[in-house]
Amino acid sequence: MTEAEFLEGYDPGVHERPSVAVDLILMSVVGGRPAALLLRRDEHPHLGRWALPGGFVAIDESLDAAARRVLGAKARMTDAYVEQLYTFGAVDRDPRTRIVSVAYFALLPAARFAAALKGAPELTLAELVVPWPGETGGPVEARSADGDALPLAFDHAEMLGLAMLRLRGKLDYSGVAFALLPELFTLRALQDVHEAILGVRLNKPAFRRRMLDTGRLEATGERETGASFRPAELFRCRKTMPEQE
Amino acid sequence: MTEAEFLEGYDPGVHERPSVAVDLILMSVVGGRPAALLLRRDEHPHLGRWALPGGFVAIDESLDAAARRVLGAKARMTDAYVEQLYTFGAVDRDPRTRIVSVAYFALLPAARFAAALKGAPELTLAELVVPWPGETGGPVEARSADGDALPLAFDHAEMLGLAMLRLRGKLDYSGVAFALLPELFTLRALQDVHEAILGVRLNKPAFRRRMLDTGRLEATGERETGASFRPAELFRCRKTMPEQE
DNA sequence: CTTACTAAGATGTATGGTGAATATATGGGG
DNA sequence: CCCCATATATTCACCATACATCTTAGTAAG
Repeated sequence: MTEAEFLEGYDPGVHERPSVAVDLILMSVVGGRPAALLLRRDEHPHLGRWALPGGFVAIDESLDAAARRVLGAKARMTDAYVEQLYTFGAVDRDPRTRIVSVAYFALLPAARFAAALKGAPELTLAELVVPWPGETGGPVEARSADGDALPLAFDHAEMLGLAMLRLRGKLDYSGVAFALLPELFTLRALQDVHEAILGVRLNKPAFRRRMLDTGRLEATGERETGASFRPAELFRCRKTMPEQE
Repeated sequence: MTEAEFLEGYDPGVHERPSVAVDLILMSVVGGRPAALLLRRDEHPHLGRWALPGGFVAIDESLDAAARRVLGAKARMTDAYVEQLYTFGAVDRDPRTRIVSVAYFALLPAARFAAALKGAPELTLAELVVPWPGETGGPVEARSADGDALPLAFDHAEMLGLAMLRLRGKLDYSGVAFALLPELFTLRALQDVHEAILGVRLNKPAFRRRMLDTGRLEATGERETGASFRPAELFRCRKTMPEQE
C-alpha cells in the first residue's frame, strides 16, 4: 500500500479531544510601566474577572494564523510582533471543558496601544505589577489606571507572568524592545522601556554605549521636538529586527 | 445564574477539534556529540522515516502528564529533566489529520541513554548534526552510528533544531548541563558537554573558573578512577538545580 | 542680554570577566 | 627512579562594563 492509498482510507477516529485555543497577551510600556490589554468577562465562568483576548483554533487554521486572527478581531490591528510563548494544558484550567491554550504575546508601541483602546472600547488597559525580582518567575498582578486590582480569570496571571519573564530574558539579546517603540525614538525612550520591563534603574552612559555598540541602531540626524531642554537625537532600528527565536 | 449552575448546563459543542499530541525529544551527549533517540516508522505516513516518540494527549491528562507517560511508555524511564519546548500547529504538518503537537525535551545522562536503548530495542541512537552556527536556528540532521543520514518524519527536524537552539541558549544560565551528566562528574566531562552542545571548543582554565564561580558545583574530594594519568576531582551539582524556566 | 536650569551626549577611570601562556601536582608505567 | 600525560593552579594582558564627572545645547526667567 502506498502512502497515498493509506491516507485515502485513514479514519481519524473518535477519541475525545481537547479544544485548542489561543490566548493573546497584548503588551506595551505605558507611562514607564509594563501594561497589557484585558477584557472583562461578561459570562460564566469567572464572570466579572479579567481575561486575555483569545479564541478557539479552527480546524483548518494554524496556531500562528489563529493568533493573528484574534489580534485582528479583538484588537483591530495587524502587523504586530507576535511570538508563541507557552502552551497551558492543565486538565482543570477551564471549568467548562478541557481546553488546551497556546499563549502568544504581541508587542506594541504605546501609541498603537492607545489606538487599540479607542478602536475596541471593550478592552481595558491594565498595568502589570511584577511581585518577584529578576528571573524568579510566577504570576503577576494587574491593576487598573486607578490602581485597583483587576482579578484575573483562569490561569491568565501565570500567562502574563511567563510573558514578563520571557520578555526580561530576551531584552538584551533580541530586538523586542524596538517592537515597543515607535519608528523613531530617542535613547532615553529606549532606556525607559528597558527599565520598565526589567523593573530596575540602569546607568545612562553604559546603556547608551551598549546600545550603540550593538550596531542595531541607526542615527537619523534628526532631533526630537517640543522639549524645553536640549533635544535628543532620534534613532531608528536597523532593518534586521526580530530575528531570533 | 451562579457559576455552578452555568457549568451544570454547559454544552461543550461539536465544532471540529484538532487532535493534541506530545512529541518527546530525548537528548543526551554521547561520545562528545549531541544525540537523540528516534523510532523508525513502520506505518504510513512517512513509512521508514525516523520520528520522535510521541502520543496523543488523553482528555483527562495534562500536557506535562502526557509527556511523562510517553517517557515511561516509549523509553521505560522516569525522573528525567523534562521541559516544554514549543507547540507545532501548522495545518498540514501531519497528512492524516489535523494534529497539534506540543514538543517536550528530556535531558538524560549518557548512561541512562544506553540503558534506555537496551530496555527498548525499538529505539535508535541518532547523532544530531547542527548545520548552522551559533544562534541561527533551523532544522538539524540526524545520523546513525555508522554515519548514515536518518531521514526524519513530519516536522521533527525542526523540533530537534529548536531543542538544540533552546539548549544552547540555556546552557550558561541554567543547570541543563548537569541533567546530561551522572551524579558525580569531572570538570572535563562538564566541559565536554558544553562543547558538544555549543559546537565550539572552549578555553579550559576560563571554563573551570566560570563554573566554580557560579557556586553551583560542590567538590566531593573524591577522584575518578581508572585513568592512567592524574585523576580529576569529582564534583556534584548543588541541590538547587533546574530552577529557571 | 545674561544667567540659571535641564537633560543630552562624551570622556575618564576602576573593576571584573575572559583568553592565552605557563607552572606545578599526581598518578601509572617503563 | 624517571618519564609521560593530564589535572589543577597561577599569572598577566585585554576587553567590556559600570559609575562618576564633565561638556554641550537648548529653553526660559530675570
